Amino acid sequence: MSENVGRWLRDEIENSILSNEFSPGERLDETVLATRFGVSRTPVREALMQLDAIGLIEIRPRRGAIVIDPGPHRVYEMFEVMAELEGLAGSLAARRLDKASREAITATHSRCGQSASAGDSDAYYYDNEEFHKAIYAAGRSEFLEEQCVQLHRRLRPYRRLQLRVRNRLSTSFSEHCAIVDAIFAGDGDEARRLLRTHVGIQGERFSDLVASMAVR
Amino acid sequence: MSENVGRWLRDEIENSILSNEFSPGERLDETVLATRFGVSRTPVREALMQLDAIGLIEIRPRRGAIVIDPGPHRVYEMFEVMAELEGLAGSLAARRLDKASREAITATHSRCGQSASAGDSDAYYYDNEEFHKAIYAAGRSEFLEEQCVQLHRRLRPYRRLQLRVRNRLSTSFSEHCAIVDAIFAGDGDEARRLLRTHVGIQGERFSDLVASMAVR
DNA sequence: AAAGCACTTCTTGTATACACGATCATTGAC
DNA sequence: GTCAATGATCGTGTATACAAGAAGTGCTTT
Repeated sequence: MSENVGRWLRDEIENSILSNEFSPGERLDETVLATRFGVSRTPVREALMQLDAIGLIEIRPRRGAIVIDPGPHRVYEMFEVMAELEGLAGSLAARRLDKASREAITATHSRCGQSASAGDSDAYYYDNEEFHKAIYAAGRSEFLEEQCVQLHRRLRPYRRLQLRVRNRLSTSFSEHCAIVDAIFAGDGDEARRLLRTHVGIQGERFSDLVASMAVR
Repeated sequence: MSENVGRWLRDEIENSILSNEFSPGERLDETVLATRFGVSRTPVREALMQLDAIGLIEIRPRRGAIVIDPGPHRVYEMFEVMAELEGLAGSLAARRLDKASREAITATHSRCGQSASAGDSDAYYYDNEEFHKAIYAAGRSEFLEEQCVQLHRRLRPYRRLQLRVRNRLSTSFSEHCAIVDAIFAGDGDEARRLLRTHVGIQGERFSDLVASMAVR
């Protein structure tokens, strides 16, 4: 529970939102949350204000907080920005790669390979996250890394949906291979290009996304 | 003062930080702020929590809030990300340009030209902001636009310092011209490339930045 | 005289109380 | 029977009170 109830609550509620325990559009009642977590309304309010500032919920004056529903189009836009940032991280990684980062990328990449060949989509989902984080870190830009991690977290639920699509697992992994090659070869432009297409949502993948979002 | 004291305070304090009224490293006393703005500590705390979530200040448990000092290196990283996002916005603008956006870009661009030829650095500073915002809007990606506007705001103080550098005004405007040409020609790749170099900080501009930051 | 310990004071963290606004239901009128 | 208006109830917004921890200061001891 750390030292700070407000901070703790923020993470707790954020996770509940990102894991879809609180659905988009759902109203978050301060009193209910307070009793549920066994604290008073004050830290709950502070947590909600922070989530509002981040953009996860919206607090309408005198009308309470609701979980923001991005909608397919906005999620697409978020992936578009994510692709751009990951591209930058990849190009930086290719230029600045050092021994430790290289090993981290290799390790997470091979774990992805194992999960992919095992067809374990849940394991791959986790390993994939670590792989991308390793690339952010290799870029050696703290600010970029933070932005990437934050956006990555917000897109987590949709990424998960995407992995369910047929053949996505092996396709994703072979793209990873090419990305690793480009980074290790020091080819920043190529790494950028590959990551952009890997992360971005083009063509039929957009309709896949819409379809999977409509199911919920 | 709007409807919401907390929201209002957040903007107020944020502006005070961005306009350097509160210096980096300075401690923000809740009670002092409360009496200064004539409210109780509660909305002040809520405003501070939000600023902490955005990353403008840091709240250390039981030790109060301090204004974050990014430091030259981190500011450089922020400009790097900004360049990337603006590049994306430019490429989208080139593809999706419509009549209204075209007129907005033309109008803000010509205003920049007037300020530049008049040598009015303060006016140019403002017009430049409007010009860039017109490009964000022309990209037709709400999420990207929000991200750009937010980062733009955080970088505002440093951008202002940069404009003071000799000849930067005319250089900046001629870069604008090329950017506008590329966007109007529908050349997304060129617009992206030009905006990246326009916004990013390369070579001696980095030492200019460090020097101007050291003065404060 | 300097260093360490204890005490006091100040500030933050959480809870609770109170007021205002919004929503919903009920009743009355058309 | 339906629509509108008014009142009641519930929930948010702000203030204040109280507790706990950190920092600074003063005293004592070596």
